[in-house]
Amino acid sequence: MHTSGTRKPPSAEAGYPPACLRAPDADNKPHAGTTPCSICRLSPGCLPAQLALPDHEKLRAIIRPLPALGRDQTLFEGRSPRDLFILRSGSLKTTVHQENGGQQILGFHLPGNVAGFGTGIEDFPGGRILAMERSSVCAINLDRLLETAQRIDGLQKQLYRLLEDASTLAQQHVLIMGRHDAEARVALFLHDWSRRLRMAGLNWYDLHLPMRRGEIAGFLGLATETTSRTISRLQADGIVNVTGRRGLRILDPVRLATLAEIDAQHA
Amino acid sequence: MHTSGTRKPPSAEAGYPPACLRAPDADNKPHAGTTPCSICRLSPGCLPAQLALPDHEKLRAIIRPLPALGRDQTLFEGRSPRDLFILRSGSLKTTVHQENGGQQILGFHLPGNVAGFGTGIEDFPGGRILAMERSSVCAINLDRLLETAQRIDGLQKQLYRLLEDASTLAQQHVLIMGRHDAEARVALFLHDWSRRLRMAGLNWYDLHLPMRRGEIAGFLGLATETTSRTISRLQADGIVNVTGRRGLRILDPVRLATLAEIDAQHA
DNA sequence: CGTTATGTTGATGGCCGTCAAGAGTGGTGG
DNA sequence: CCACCACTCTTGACGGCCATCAACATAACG
Repeated sequence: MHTSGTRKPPSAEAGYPPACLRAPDADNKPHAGTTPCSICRLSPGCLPAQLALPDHEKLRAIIRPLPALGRDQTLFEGRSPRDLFILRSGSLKTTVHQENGGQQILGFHLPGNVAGFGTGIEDFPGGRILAMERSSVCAINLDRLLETAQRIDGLQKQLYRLLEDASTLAQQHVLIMGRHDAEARVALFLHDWSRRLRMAGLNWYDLHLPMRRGEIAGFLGLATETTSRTISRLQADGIVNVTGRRGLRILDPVRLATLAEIDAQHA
Repeated sequence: MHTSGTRKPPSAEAGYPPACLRAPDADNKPHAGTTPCSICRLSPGCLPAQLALPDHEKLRAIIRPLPALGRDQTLFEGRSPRDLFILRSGSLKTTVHQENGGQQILGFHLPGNVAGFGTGIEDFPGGRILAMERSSVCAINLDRLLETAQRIDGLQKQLYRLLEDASTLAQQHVLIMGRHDAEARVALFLHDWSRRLRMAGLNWYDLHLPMRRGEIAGFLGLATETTSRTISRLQADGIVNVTGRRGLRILDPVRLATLAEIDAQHA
């Protein structure tokens, strides 16, 4: 299923790696309790990055791979979990309930991302983390992780990097919502999602959108219909191509970035 | 990333690098005119919380109190600072430049807050942290802080708490911007600002708003005029009382919370 | 006291939220 | 394999809210 065979990406940037890095196929092999970090494909970008093998063992002692989650299954509910969750495959969303019925989306998570950090929000008790598709997650007890990080030098820095990434994600979210018109928000969201997929080693121009339209809308602070309409217009303009309900192909990344009002002058 | 080479005109743009480079000199002298952690008013909520006195000394070795900043003076410019900034007094704002001229506000900081964490945003090079009023800041070199936190147990946890707070702040921001109508956004902003002032030990009903209306608007994703109009309406309804240009008194916290669409059923 | 930046208020048009209905998709069971 | 159904997505119409432009008022500063 080499989807890159039919069409070449219209990229002007040669630095992008081809789609040789595919999604971790943890779907087929439930690794519950078996797969150690040392053979995890995410390892280079995850906590054990650049750790010696004996240190791998110490990590393994505190990392709990959880059973696979199905769509809309809750990973965590409440505030300030005692665990940090690292997504291994699939995708998650973090939400809070609103008084008016709806739910505000606080963020989407891709493999390699940390969830459960910075969710101690006041006045909003109904926080949740749940899977948007079949996903596998590692849970790490926070206290023990902090202790362990004190004994392993590389782990300390790597942990900091992951936490900073999580914080950056929220700030990116603010930037996206700061766009005033719906077109700029949707364009920036797609642009950012593409970038994050690329970071995770996934296909960056043939986007997999695990969330529903309504969830995108909630993320962007728009109505579902507006989101749908905007995507339709992007398609009519030849900028993207909707491929099924969960797929979207970026045809013109340059115009997409222009609509997203991105400063394009930096590599 | 030694960006300190850029020389700025001496107008009002005295940037962070020149100010920081004089810190080694201050290391020889016992923090001329500045307060060490052991007698800092913020200490209980800051890094040295619950630390023994000898550990205070270790901390003191890596904390650099910076010269006071004036209004609109830049504390840091660029991406991913090598320092973590802890605000001691005054207030800061974190912004990024937009292509279309305006600037998106990423966050406001109050005494005890950490700035400079999670600002490694892609595609937006023009990040800045600057003072909204006369402020004093402690800078801590990140690498040395992480090293030190490995040797002091309480520091590790306290550092984590501060970083999580910073991340929570961004998520609160998302929640505020997620409100659809302007009135709910302004109300939630005021409610949240009041809460944060209270956390910082400041007056929670006689609000000090160090930022301009336009900065509030940028924070909320609204136009300046809409923000002003909305505040005026809140005043006309007897919910708040504008006291001068930088002051606002909350007259009816309950109705304010109602407008903010906050779940009021939890103590 | 004059000047400038900031804040407020008014008028108007366009965008988007809302309600509504239809089209499409995916999953299930026969 | 096919039919069916529930859910999601899309498209249309309309009204209200807010961004924009503009003018004025007021605070801040020397």
